Amino acid sequence: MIDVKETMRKLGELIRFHRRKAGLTQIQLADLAGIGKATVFDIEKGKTTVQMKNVLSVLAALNIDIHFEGPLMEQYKKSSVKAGG
Amino acid sequence: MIDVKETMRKLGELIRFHRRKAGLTQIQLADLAGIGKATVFDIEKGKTTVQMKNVLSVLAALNIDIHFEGPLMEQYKKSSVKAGG
DNA sequence: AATAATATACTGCCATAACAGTAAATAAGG
DNA sequence: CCTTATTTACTGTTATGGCAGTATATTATT
Repeated sequence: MIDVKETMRKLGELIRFHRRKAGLTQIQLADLAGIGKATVFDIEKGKTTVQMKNVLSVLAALNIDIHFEGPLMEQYKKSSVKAGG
Repeated sequence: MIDVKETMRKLGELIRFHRRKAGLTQIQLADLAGIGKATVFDIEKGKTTVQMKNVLSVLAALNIDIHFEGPLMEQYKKSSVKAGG
């Protein structure tokens, strides 16, 4: 079960870890992702009110994939294929 | 590799699918998640500028889990355990 | 210790996300 | 078709996220 604050805290940790392993400063990552350095800092700090596009841009820059696991995924995948998604 | 717009479009689809299967209207889901109905609509529509907390609240309400897959996950998990997280 | 590099914190300004309320459009059911 | 429910769209207001710039704190290097 998702806890908003805990999820964002852990995501911040994960991003920081990957950024450092990639040898990037916050500013370099911000430039790579096309966002401001303060926003990178906020994300790493676990701020919950950051925008999806900024988080996803950072994840893309670090080659981190995101995915979702719902109780109806099998059913969804089938219907999604049928609908052409 | 993450594409921001495409990721949000698909997430919107996934959420809408789960909401309908759960027999909820957008208003009911909004109330459950503790956010406004317009925001639920925006999320389902794939808007990229919605806030993380709003998306996560909706996912929580629908019992959908989120997780991340980075190139350094194994290494990260070990260091994360060591650090106690 | 001194220097440099990086991270953290703070400040104003601006753009806009979130919201409630409402209205129009679409879908569902009788 | 008509009625009802739901979704989509729009409006005005308020709150705040994102940003550049800057300052301070922390960390690393010599």
